[in-house]
This record gives sequence, C-alpha cells and structure tokens, in this order.
Amino acid sequence: MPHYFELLFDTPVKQRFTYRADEKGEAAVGRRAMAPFGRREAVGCIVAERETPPAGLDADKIKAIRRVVDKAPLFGEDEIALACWVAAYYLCSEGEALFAMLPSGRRAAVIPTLGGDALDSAEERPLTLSQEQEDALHEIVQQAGWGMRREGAETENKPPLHFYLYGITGSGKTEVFLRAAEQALAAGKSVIYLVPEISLTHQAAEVVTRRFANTAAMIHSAMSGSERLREWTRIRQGEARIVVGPRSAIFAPVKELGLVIIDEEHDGSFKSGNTPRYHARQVAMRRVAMTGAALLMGSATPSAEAWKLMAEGRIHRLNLTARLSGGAAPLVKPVSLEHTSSCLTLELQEEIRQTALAGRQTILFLNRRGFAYFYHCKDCGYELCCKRCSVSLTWHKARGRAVCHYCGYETRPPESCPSCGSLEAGFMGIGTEMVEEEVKRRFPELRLRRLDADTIEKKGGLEETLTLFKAGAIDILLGTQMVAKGLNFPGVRLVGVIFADTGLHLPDFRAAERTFSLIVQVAGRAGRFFPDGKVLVQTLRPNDGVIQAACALDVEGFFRAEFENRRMQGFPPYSRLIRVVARGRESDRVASALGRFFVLVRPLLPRGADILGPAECPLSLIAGNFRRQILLRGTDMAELHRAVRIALEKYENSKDARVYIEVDVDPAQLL
DNA sequence: AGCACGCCGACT
DNA sequence: GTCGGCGTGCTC
Repeated sequence: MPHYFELLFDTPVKQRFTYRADEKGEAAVGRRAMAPFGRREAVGCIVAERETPPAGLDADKIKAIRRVVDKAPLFGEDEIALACWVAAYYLCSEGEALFAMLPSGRRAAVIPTLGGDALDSAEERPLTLSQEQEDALHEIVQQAGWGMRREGAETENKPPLHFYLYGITGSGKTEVFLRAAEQALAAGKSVIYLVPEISLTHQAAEVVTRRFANTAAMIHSAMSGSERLREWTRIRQGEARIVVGPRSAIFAPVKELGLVIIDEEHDGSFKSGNTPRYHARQVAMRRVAMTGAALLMGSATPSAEAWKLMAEGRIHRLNLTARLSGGAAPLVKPVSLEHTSSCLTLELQEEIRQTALAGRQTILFLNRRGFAYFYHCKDCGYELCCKRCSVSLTWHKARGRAVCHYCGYETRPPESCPSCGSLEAGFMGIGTEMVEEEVKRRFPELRLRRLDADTIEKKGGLEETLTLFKAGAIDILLGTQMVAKGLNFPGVRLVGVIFADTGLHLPDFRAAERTFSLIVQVAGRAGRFFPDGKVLVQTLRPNDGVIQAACALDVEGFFRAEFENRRMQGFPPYSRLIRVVARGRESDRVASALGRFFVLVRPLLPRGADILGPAECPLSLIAGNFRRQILLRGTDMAELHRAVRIALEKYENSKDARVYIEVDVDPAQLL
C-alpha cells in the first residue's frame, strides 16, 4: 500500500503538496526530500503523513518522492507548528516560514566576526553578584520553577513568564543572563540566547562557550551551510542545550526549552528584513507560550512595545540601577552646533584634549559614513541624487567617488553644478570621513582610527582596530553604529556624539525612539570603570525633547512624551499595523496594482480600522524600483490579518506580474 | 520563486 | 522566414 506525504517547498505558493512513497523507506515527517515539482526537481520538507490522498485531487497527479535527503529529521512537530504560526501571522507561505527556520542560509551574508581575545568582555565568572543581580535572578528562577515540574496543561492558567532586565549599561545584565541559563540547564532544560546580528554575536558566543563549553552551540551568519547544519544536528540530538545566535536562532530545535534570553531587546536586527518578516521577540513569545518556558529580555533602552507591556504588568520588570566595576552614570550634556561651522565644537575639542592629557580614550560617534552625504547647488537648488534611488549620493572623498548607499551606484563627483554649471555647488553634511580629517588636523598628535562599513571591508580590520583600542594604542575611536553597541572599553572617558539629529526627523514614527536609544546606548560606552565618564551630544536642537531626554538618560520621561505622541497619532504600541508595499520598474503599473489592492482590502477592514495611503514610500525609488505603500491600521491584529489575507487571495486574479507586493506585519520601519 | 508555453517585433 | 521579448499559468 502506498504512503502519502505532505511536503512544503521554499516558494511563495501557499499550499501543501501531496506525494506518494511506494515503500515507506526513509520518508518521515521532518526530513527533507527531493521531488518532482512543476517542471523541475526541488527539495521540500515532509510535514505530514497521511493514509489517503486528499479529496478532489486526481490520483494520476500525485507523483512519487525521488529520494529522502536527511538521515535524521530536521524538524519535529513543534517546529512545524511554529512555522505554520509564523506563516499565518506574517502572511507568508508555510514553506517560506519553514525554510527560513533552517540555518542553511540561502545566501550566507559576509559579516566580519571578532575572534580570539579582541574583546575579552568575558571577565571570568564573578564570585558574587550585587544585591540587585541576586534579587533579579532569584525572582526569575523562583517563578520559572525549573526545579519543579511545570507541565503544559498546568501552565495554561498561569500568566506568561516574561521578564525584563531593565538596567543601565554596565549594570551586569549579562551575568544575570548567564546565571539564569545555568539554572535552566541544571534543571535539565535548554536555553536559547539571542543577540543582535552584529559582531556582538561572536563576542557573546565566546562568553557562553567559555562558560558552558560543549553544551553550547552557536549559529551565526558568517557560518557556512554545512557548519550550521552540524550545529543544528547537535541541537536536535540534545547534545547542545544552549544555543547562541541572532534572530533565526529563535527557531533552534532545542529539546525541553526552558528559557529564551533576548539581549539588547530594542535592537532592530531582531526584525527580519525579508520574507518572512518576523520579529524574534514575537516568535519568542509564541514559542514560550507553546512550551511553558520563560522569556528573559534585557536592555537599557527597551523598545516601546516592551515598555508598554511592562507598564501593563504583562512583562515582569527587574531593575538593575547600579553600575558595577567602579563605573557611574556619565555626565551627558547637549552642545549646540548652531554657531559652529566645524564638526567639532570648541567644547568637544577641549574635552578631547583633557581626555588625552589624562591618558584616557575618546569615542566619537556619527551615524553617517562617507565624507559628505548631500550635494547642493546654491544657485539653482540642484541636488545630486542616485539615478536608481530617491536618495542623495554620498561623497567618499578618499575613494574620489559619489556613492549611493542603497544600491551601490557610483559616479565621479561633479566639479561644478551638473545642472547650471555654477561653482557655488558642492557637498555638505558631515560624514565620518570628514570628521576624521578634521580630528587629524586639529589633533595631529593623537592616534585616531575610523570604524565604519568602509574601513572594515578589508578582513580583520575591525578586529585589529578593537584590539588596538583595547590595548590603549589608539586615543580616539571614530565610527558609526558599530562603536555604539555592546563594546566595552574600560579606558574610555569621553564620548562625543558628532550630530545627534541624524535620523531624528525621518518620516517614520519610530525615528525618535531610535534616536533616543542610540544616544543612550553610545553614552553608555563612557565611564564604565571609572566614575568620570563624560558625554557631549552635539545637536542643532539642544532644546528638543528627545535630545534632552536622551541626555538625561531618562527612559521614563522619554516614553511619557513619546507615548503621548503615538497615542494621538494612532501609532504602535497604541495600534497594530500591516504595511503593504508595491514595487516595480514602471511607476504607473505600481500605482494601479496597489490601487487595485486598496480597493479589495478596504471593504474587508473592520470598524475602527483605517488605511493610510496609497502613497509613495518615503524612499520612493530603490535600485530602479518605484515603491508605493498603504498602511493598514487597527486595534485587533487578527482582524487585520483576515482582511489582508482575503485581499491577497482576491488580488491573485488581477495581479500584475511586473509588480511585486510585499506584506510587512508589525513593520519596524516605514521607509 | 522558477520554469515553460505562447504569441508579436527586428535580425541572419 | 527564425530568435527572443515578456505576459500567463502552474507546480501534488
């Protein structure tokens, strides 16, 4: 008697496909198999077994599986159920969701990693915890009750075990994470430890591997497919019981999940930028609900979502208020750029000098690469933009090129205005390259290194710079976001934010939140081990509420004002959003396709929900694709889901093959 | 997403 | 007269 199996493929087709296996052989749920798919062979994953073929499907259409790929299942029923949830929530196909879980990346990103001892933030295991750390740990361990049985049925009436370690940078969150992990492991449970998708991954992995040796597995984006698959197998077999990795590690097939840790919860990289556009925090909450495990997040600057859940008591907040290691909260001061033409105010120059005299180090932060990011003609108003994107070209002086940061387009910088020929035209707006030049000119005796996407292209550049800085062989470290996150250097006294207003006025409701969080995070780099840290925040608007709250390191105050804005404007966390973007080569086709979708979805929306748009995306042209969007807004995500799902099905009939529709549930950015 | 089938313009 | 553009439809 033949056996039937349902397979999922990595395509946007929202269907399962039934295949036949004449002898049972190796076919089993969770294994991948090669099978004829359309006019080709493709690898799919077996997700269900069935006795009979599905009704209403001609028997002769059912083909046989060619061969089974995996020796052991890659997925269990739980992981498959999780994939189905992801598909339903993020409105993608089950196949796309399932294959996104697999770490055998379709395209492995090349991300520079930190190896060796470049950053031994792996201080050895401290013997004692502070009272606050102790209390937090106690609370988590007691409520999680890993020692005792906590069966599925039993958990249903209990509130979810969501904890948030809210503490300033340097207050010892990592140690609490590690101890909580130890406890979960000791109780025979497994742990997933998520870190932002930057070089921090490696740093955290080092710490965990050192602490937990061979019970640890790590998954990061620089690993090859086979390396990842090996780790995946170790995890599935229960050999590795603590998994460290970026957002995709939330899908790791651990046995007996007891604890999920999300470090730097506010970080944007937890939200996926391509299909399925999942947020690891959201998936974590789901997984935790499915398994009865505990969720432990942490940050000095929680996301607005997390902050609201804490206020509502749905996440249990645990405070860490004191800096360890002899540090103290730095003195943060806004400095007006209004009457300065240089990118270094006199005040910042003076502090750099003082810091160097004291034999200490400076970090300068500017979230903009290149020399100047904006070309403007004073006579005719011409602006130099990328031909394929609606963004201005950035001048990379050292390379002698004008570059588009979205598509990579490059051209020679113009000598005079390309439009009117005027010489009163040129690049403006400071970038890291310009700051570098300025600092070198003013402080030729100080050793400066720049750290941004352009300087770490050459392999090892990042690691070398950090090692030198750590060793005190560099006086000033200048860079983009890279210097703002996670790095921990004891010798830093001064942090200078060159231009805090970058990104503050972007047309995105999270612009203020991101700006605030970035300033507070970078400020946290100062004075971690000595109580004399100083942060100067250069800004055009020293009186802006966001800048002031950031300088006061006042999360509470920031959210008080920010939530008032969000509430009045009807944005998250006071509403739920689904963003639908149409993109394509021809703007009129894009407009009409989105128009058709708009007409389909509008009558499906529930009372109280509304639609913003259709309108051009703030970045209306990227890499030659025109982009338009609508924003569906409501209070009940299930209702929004339903409307978009039905509209998408209907849209299939009238779709334009030259226009792509992208759906983003809970979008993180509206650009 | 792929991939093939199918129907209209400029080339050996 | 054919090669090849991309619009359309399907994948157990």
